[in-house]
Amino acid sequence: MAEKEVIKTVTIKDIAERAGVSFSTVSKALRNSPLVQEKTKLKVLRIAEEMGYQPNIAARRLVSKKSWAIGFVWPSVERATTGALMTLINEKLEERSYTTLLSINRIESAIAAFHRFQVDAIFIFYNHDEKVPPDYSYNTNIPILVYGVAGHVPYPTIDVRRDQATKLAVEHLYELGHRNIAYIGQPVRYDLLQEEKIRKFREEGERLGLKHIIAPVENMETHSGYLAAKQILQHKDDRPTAIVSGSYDLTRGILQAAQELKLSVPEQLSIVSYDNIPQSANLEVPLTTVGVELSSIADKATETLLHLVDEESVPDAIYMEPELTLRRSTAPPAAR
Amino acid sequence: MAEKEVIKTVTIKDIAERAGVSFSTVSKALRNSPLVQEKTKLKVLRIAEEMGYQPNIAARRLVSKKSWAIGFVWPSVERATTGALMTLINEKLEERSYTTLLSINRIESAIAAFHRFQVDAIFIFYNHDEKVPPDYSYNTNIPILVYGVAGHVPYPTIDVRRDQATKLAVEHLYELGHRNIAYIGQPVRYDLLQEEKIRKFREEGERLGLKHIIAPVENMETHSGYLAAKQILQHKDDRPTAIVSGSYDLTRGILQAAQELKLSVPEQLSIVSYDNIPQSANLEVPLTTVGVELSSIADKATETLLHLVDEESVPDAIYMEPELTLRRSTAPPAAR
DNA sequence: CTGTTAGCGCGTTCAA
DNA sequence: TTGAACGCGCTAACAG
Repeated sequence: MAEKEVIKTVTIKDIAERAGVSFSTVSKALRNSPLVQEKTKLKVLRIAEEMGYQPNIAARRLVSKKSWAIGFVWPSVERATTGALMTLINEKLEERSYTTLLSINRIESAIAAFHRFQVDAIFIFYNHDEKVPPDYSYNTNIPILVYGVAGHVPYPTIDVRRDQATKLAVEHLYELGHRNIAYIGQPVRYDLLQEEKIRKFREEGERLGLKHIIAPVENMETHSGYLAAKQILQHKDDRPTAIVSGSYDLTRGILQAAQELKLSVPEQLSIVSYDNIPQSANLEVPLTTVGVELSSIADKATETLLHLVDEESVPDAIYMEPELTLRRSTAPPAAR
Repeated sequence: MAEKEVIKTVTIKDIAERAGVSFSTVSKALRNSPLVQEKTKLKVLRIAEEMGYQPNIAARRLVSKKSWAIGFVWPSVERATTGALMTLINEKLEERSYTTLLSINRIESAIAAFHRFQVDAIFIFYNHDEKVPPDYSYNTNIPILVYGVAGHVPYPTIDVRRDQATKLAVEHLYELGHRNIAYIGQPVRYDLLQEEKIRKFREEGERLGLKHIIAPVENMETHSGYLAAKQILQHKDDRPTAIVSGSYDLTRGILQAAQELKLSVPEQLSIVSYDNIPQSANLEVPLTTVGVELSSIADKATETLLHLVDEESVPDAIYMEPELTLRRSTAPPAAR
């Protein structure tokens, strides 16, 4: 009989028997209820420890109606910024002893899965490739929080004042003395997030009487930023002295282009990048950015999610105010 | 009646009431038991659909000791290939009525979370950035299947004969007449998967007496492939006539570089790409690839996972044999 | 074929 | 302060 001993999962009943109390007393002791004597509590805890007790989450969830899990719908896995944000929120939720579950499926089916797991709340990184009727509501009663697209979905949202960010960027460059600037971003109609930034760029450019051109990109990948920058910066004569970049990923491409064209940043080319993510500070040329610090977004998102879990009311739309972070990628334009 | 109502979570009891049957009949019907009349089954299914029913996994797990859920540890979220593979496996498991859960956490903590959710099995996309002692074993009794790194972990693995793939690629190019070829990939020591491919490239190059150079990349992103290709292809004189690319992502970058240098593929440059994913066929120039068709890997992985769930024994290491898929990105070298 | 009954492990009444 | 009883939503026996 060299048979491996089958380790039976230990339940509160086993502990109760061993401790000589009823299992409901054990339950209370483990949850640190004030309704048990300190002495018994300690005894129970010690025995539970000894026996290697692990609570059965399924059972706990079944009766308490709480899973201590939060689901994330994250279809656009490729963007550096959402990845970093996701990671931060995940950490913060872990501190509050929540588990994070992820789905890369279409929103609909992701929600169905989370529904089966009875998660306590759902956070959606809105996917702009997925065309959903603006007022579409999903078939679940689990509270939902959406990132971006404030005002376009029937759920609470958390969002950044993107137009304000663009304004900060342009003003900063204007004050440095730049009069010929470019915007590299994605002017695709259905991507509301990008469009807002560009609209403001145009407005500000006109208000301040600047030469302002917009370089479209096909998508938000690094290489697209590279191509757009390459094109803009090629003509030596009338080259913009500064670029506002629509995202961190694009900026990496722009830097690549600058390097290849032997344009030094910031001496010959200033860059203000959207998205204030930690990586921004670690590039060879630390980036001057406009945006909301990612960790404050994460804080706000976490807090709001927990409010939703507790069925407290939250605002329909939470707007975060962006700020300008000066680093080393901007300077006055070189004298001609 | 296209309207779906969502007030509270709907349970089998709700369905039972609405359908005028007992809740155990509903349970059977939903699980497609032969013990219910076809007619009632259909009726129940229809009503469940209408009411937006989702089974409560916690309850199911509590009684049946099975959660019908499988956890995926997927720390390297950014690669196109793993993403596509993930999606395929997910679909196949859904067909078998399993739900998949995803975690992007570090392997350790992902496993802890899955443990608490009592998933039936865990699939790990091994993360090569995460240094783990080769024989490290995780603290769980849930069965684990690992993708890649066969022979390096104390769990069953599923893997591709990567060296064989490289060999196929080189031989194919040799037969077409190429005598000067390059490899673009990631020769980073700790990434066993990449190293294997490169070692074989060197071997084969020598065996066949070819001029063979290796262009290192910093990471597996598209842009890195672009940079490496750009560098290799710049010198007009001694330019390689063919490139073996270490991954689909890199290949996209290589194609961008070729386009920019006005090198037509395959007339002036042949490319064999690792990773046979569906997208390979859809590029402007459909790619000749070496590798195992993703859907067979997915099939094998799914099947093996289900074996593990059923406590059937599985081999320590499953190797998949790669094959050459001829498309349009390779041709004989242009006459000089 | 269908309904009834009995738990799964746990938290929460309500009595004692 | 403790314990007995109930039920969460579901599956699996067992009766009808």
